[in-house]
Amino acid sequence: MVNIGEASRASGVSAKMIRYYESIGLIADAARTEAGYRTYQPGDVETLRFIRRARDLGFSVEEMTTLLALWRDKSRESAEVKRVALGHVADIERRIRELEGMARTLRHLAGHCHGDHRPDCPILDDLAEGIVSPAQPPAAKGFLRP
Amino acid sequence: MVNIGEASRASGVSAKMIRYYESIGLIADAARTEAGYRTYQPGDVETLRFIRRARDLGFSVEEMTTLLALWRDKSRESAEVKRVALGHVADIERRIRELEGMARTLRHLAGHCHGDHRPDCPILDDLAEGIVSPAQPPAAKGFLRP
DNA sequence: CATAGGGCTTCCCATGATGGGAAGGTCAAG
DNA sequence: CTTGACCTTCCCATCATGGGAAGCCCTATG
Repeated sequence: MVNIGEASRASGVSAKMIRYYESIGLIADAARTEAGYRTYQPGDVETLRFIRRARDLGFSVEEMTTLLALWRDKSRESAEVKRVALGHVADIERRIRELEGMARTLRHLAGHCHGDHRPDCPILDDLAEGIVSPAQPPAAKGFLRP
Repeated sequence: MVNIGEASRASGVSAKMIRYYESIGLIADAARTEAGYRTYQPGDVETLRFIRRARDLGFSVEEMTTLLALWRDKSRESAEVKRVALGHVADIERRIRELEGMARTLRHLAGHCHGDHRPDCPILDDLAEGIVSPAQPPAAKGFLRP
């Protein structure tokens, strides 16, 4: 039976976000005191901690909705949970590959830039002309400009 | 002397974004015909292509502002360009590490999930209790919940 | 010349997840 | 009874991007 501030401290989810999650229906509307204050039971705080951990693992609100439903469904199939988790992993890996392509290209360009007082700079040359040397990873450009 | 649609096609930047970049001052206000249509010179299109490439490398609008200024400044020091580029690389690498921590944890959890018709699931168990096994990469959790 | 269609204009709204802050009600301790 | 901490709702901002409406403009075709 705690207020939103206490629930926030106990779960690591900000009060702002708790209200937001309620407003979009990720969590049920909290019970209220006569004065209109939201109150949370231990089980609610547990749910918030679940959300906090899922969020830290990069799950979207939509995915968290699915995970919460599975968590509550005692007759779930673990295969479904695994599917959601691995789908998210695939998503993360795709983003990592994107970022790695960018970093690779930039490191390559920076490696050819004197980095001194002179103005000549292959980094700007590439941005301007797109004549970036193919270098080892031709995948970088292909990935970014398909 | 082309319209915004032609400039968009030639640069790979959508007309919407060209107008947006103008509105926030990333690019100068385009010249207009008597009827109010924006017109673009070859040099303007070149600038848009520069922006397109910078964007594809993950630079923010703020960073693009800096890069465009350096590009135009013929007395720039390449060291500054390199500094901006490497700063961005560091940023990308930080994001990659974050994502890798998430992926590692999730792959670990999923590896221990039967993924069949039974409801038992270490993935949900971890989200609920945070008892995730430390596994090889204890960095994953420490990274996410500092 | 009139009309159709495609292109252009501005303006408003939405995204996702989060925070900031204002105006005002509530509660507990002094 | 006052003070300060806490709560409420509501609005706005972020960042880069797209959707769409209402209305003007231009050109090709009948």
